[in-house]
Amino acid sequence: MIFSQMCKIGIKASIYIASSASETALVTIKNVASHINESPHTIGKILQLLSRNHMLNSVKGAHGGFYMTKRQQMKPILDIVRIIDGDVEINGCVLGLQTCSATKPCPIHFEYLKAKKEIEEILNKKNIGELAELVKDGARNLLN
Amino acid sequence: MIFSQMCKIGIKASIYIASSASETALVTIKNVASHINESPHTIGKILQLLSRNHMLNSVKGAHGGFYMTKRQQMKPILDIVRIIDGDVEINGCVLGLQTCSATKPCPIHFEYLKAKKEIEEILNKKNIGELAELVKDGARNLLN
DNA sequence: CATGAAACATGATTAAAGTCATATAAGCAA
DNA sequence: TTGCTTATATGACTTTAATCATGTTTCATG
Repeated sequence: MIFSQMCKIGIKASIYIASSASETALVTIKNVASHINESPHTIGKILQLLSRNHMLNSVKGAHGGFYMTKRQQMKPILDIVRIIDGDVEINGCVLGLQTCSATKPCPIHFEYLKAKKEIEEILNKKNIGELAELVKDGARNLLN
Repeated sequence: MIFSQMCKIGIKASIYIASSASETALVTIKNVASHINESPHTIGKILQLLSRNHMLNSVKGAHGGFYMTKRQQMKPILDIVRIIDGDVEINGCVLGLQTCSATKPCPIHFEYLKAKKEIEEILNKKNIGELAELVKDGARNLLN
């Protein structure tokens, strides 16, 4: 519901990186993989995408890896969703109508709009660093 | 977002049937197809599924077709979603964790729970007949 | 400067969702 | 009863998303 598989992995990976890495202590793909229990290949592809979109930083070569700056950690979850699932997924009509709008609404246009705003607000309010802190404290869990 | 393609078509088809058919004036698959602009094949398969789950009724043979009783029209949209997309889709963890729960929550468990309740309430409050009325009045639109 | 560890890039494979096609069964009407 | 219309059932096909595999580039280290 809501997020694609890739997006779920992207969110989990980002939170883990925010919780465990810094500019002076990078984490590798393998490290991420073992901590969120997903395939390294898939994680690699997603982190690449997030890196290209400046959601996080990568360092190549020996002792390379990933990290997020404080500034990046202050970005909301919604940014990850936008990068991986795209804006259409978020702003499109819930019934898939091309022409759905306030003036030509689908049957659940207004009802859904309300719910969507709620979701967006939540995804926009919670930033990655915050959630990472909760994981560090053991108050939240990333592993199955 | 939220609904699968099949589910979107199921919702649109149900609303159309509720708006245009009755026990004495059935509508055919072709009729539904032209009014919601989707493939008859796909619609057939979905209506079959909804019929098996008593969401609506089918009549075979010449002059056959589909209709919904008043009682069926009073069912909420959420029932259609449950039948087509399944309960897991609705109640599963938003990050896909098997063990996610209040005592072992994922990073956005509580935030998402709030949003999900909002959505469920909306999908549960609006029944199909109501929405069909709006379509009949021209206040809502099913076609692209 | 050579080696190994790591991300990067591209493409292949697999799996799942969605769509389409064909054949069957049911029932109305002439 | 016969033929036509319509839903039903099953399976094939297509498309898209997800996962996996291979090779390349980068760079710290000895």
